[in-house]
Amino acid sequence: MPELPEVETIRRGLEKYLPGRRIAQVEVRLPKLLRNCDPQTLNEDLQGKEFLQVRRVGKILILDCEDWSLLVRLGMTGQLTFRDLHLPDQNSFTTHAITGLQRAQGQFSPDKHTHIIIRCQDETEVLYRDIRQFGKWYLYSTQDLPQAPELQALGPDPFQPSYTLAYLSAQLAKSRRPIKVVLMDQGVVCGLGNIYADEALFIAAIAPQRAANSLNSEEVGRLYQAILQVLRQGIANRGTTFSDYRDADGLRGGNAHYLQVYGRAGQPCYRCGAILQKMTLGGRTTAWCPHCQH
DNA sequence: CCTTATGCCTGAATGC
DNA sequence: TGCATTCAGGCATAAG
Repeated sequence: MPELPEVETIRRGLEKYLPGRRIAQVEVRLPKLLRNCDPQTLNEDLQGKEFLQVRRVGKILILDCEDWSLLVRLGMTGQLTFRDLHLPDQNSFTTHAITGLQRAQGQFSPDKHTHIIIRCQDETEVLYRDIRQFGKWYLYSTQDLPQAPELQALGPDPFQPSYTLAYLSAQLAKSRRPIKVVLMDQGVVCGLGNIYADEALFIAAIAPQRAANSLNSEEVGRLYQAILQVLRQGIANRGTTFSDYRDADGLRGGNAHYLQVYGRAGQPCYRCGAILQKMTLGGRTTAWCPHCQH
């Protein structure tokens, strides 16, 4: 489940490779992933265009090209990897053991889950692989991009100046919803998903079911900082891989080892030893420590 | 305003 | 290397 740290790690990887490369062809094998255009239009509009830069807002990736931008939501299992066809194909052996090992080490080859291929003119390509097909792609002209509904709907990204303590405090004061649910609302703050919301609440020592407007200013202050802390740590560790997440080079992230509560219900709290509990909030499994979080 | 349910999907894990 | 069920969840949408 790529959240902000995972998407940022992919962004940094693609930023190494894409700027300056020119698109030769875009092959879309699963047209339903394109939410505002069809495969033919996409290919015609992007053919011959150069990649300019790769940006990120919350969990959304933006591939800026000449005249156009591709807006990509990775959903649950989306993977964007870069591949240089001049290098030996590390997946040329196809036994399961070898495939699994080499996937863990690097490049993908297209398989039945590879739904979009952006081929560049210099024999390199970007592969989009998405097992559960929850991802969504949008094409916008450079002019229309800032008004894209997918961007307009987002609250501040925690690494943008508009994410301030005053803003978060005001947003939380407006809602009686559980704080965990509010943190995952992309219209309040964008980039947090199930993993980092649980982690931030643990760091801030706040119980996830608390009404957002019940937090006092001290708690909001802790939460404001905890959000930045868990996201920075996630980025520093190149994202959290449980199963599907990979970076632009096909590599796993290293942050799973550092998680305090996510996925640990039933196990002892690292801080106090109490058994971590599980509950459902906003339809999502939530893990928390009833002794440390109040 | 709010919450809950549903659909979209596949693969891993579980139960028999 | 069986077969059916459950679970995982980001997000849009509908219903209560």
